[in-house]
Amino acid sequence: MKQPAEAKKGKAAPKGKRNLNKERTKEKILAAALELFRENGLEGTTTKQISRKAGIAEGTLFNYFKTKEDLALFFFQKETNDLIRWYGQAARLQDAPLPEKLFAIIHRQLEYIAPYEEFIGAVFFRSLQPRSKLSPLSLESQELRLKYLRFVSDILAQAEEKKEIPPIGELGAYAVGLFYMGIVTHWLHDPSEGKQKTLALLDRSLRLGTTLLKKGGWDW
Amino acid sequence: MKQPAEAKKGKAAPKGKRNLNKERTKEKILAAALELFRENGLEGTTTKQISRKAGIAEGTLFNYFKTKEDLALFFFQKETNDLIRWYGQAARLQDAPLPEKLFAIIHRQLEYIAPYEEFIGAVFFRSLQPRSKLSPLSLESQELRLKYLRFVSDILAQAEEKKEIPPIGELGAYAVGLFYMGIVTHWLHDPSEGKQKTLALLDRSLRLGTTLLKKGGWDW
DNA sequence: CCAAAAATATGAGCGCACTCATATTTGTTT
DNA sequence: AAACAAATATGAGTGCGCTCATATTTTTGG
Repeated sequence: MKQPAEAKKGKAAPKGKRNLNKERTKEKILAAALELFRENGLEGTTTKQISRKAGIAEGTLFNYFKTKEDLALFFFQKETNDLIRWYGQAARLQDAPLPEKLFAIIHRQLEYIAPYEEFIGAVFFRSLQPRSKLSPLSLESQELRLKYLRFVSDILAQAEEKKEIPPIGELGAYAVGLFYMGIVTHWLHDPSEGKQKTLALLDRSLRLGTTLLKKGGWDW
Repeated sequence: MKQPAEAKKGKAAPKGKRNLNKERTKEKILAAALELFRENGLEGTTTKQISRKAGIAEGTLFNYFKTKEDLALFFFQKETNDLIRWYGQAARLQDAPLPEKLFAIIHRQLEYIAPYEEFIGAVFFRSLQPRSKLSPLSLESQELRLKYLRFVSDILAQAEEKKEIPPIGELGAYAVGLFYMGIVTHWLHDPSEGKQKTLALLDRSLRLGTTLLKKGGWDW
């Protein structure tokens, strides 16, 4: 299983190969974990199960993810990246009014997490919460939060430019983030068919919020 | 250490005594736990330490609190009860304008949790998050949330009556709850002397929110 | 091609939260 | 006070997440 050194002084090739293998192992672990999380939730899944399903030793798992929680956090990093990429490609959204834009974004987030409802219930808040500086997760989760906030900030800034809303600065993105947390909470409890009630609430609150901001005027 | 049956057919007395002991043990555990939480945070405190400090066997602890997290949740139940009692007695607040009222309430909450900053950072979000129906904690945490929401609802209803704000219904309390979470997050990260920045943000946001609601008018 | 070195994989072992069969204490009835 | 029942306390045991000394594989340099 050794790989012959094809390139005498090659650096790119071996490195590329190694990184690829490493990436593939990480993907395998992540895939195994998410499938188990979806079936049995976070607490119902053991690291032994995950490593078994991924075909590695239990200890190896912790070479790739510092903790089981860290593994869970990865789900949200993936989700955020996918969301941003998706938005960048959704051309029709770029000119939509702000409430519609935010509705589409949050709606997509809900669809994305839908298959993992139980898992989400267990870790969503934990993944977003601030952590003590000592926690090994603080860096990753903070970066994730910042990335999301920047994404929302840009959208709000665009709306400000178009005079859809008065300038609200950084607080705006922060508020949207909080709002999203509230929506997810409602969504988790929503027993209605297809989570209709949450979608209705989402639509209504976004329109209301925008209206209030507009009526509030530009003179605070 | 037996207690003589003073009342022949008495029910109240023995029951009272028993409950008292039980209560006292529970208090002892809670006191020990909070002291250790304050010193070492949640993760840094073991159930062995807690039971040792409380003078009981380790297994006994779990007769009183289903999980270590449940023990942490108790802190917030106590905090909420204390807050409501305090507000009931703070006569001068009853006639204050809404933003001042909310400022005083949230400010008191922050003061209350201040000595436990690290502990709070670890469990605040977890304790308030919705839980799957399977979780043994779902009932307690839901009750706590409802109690807090009712408390805030009453205050908002009063402000509506006084025409300080337009009628916003149940969403209002929900929004305040979310807002509080945001403030605590900011507070946890706030390095400023005496957390001044958070207090300034608190004041500003409350005034802003009230203003927006007023300007938004009564006609949605 | 062959060491030496660096990267990665391994699983026995550790401390933890939590369980449970049993022992002890407390309460009730006669 | 004795006999029984109910409540409470106990700590050895269990399975978990995670660590770490060691083994294996891969990469590098001559």
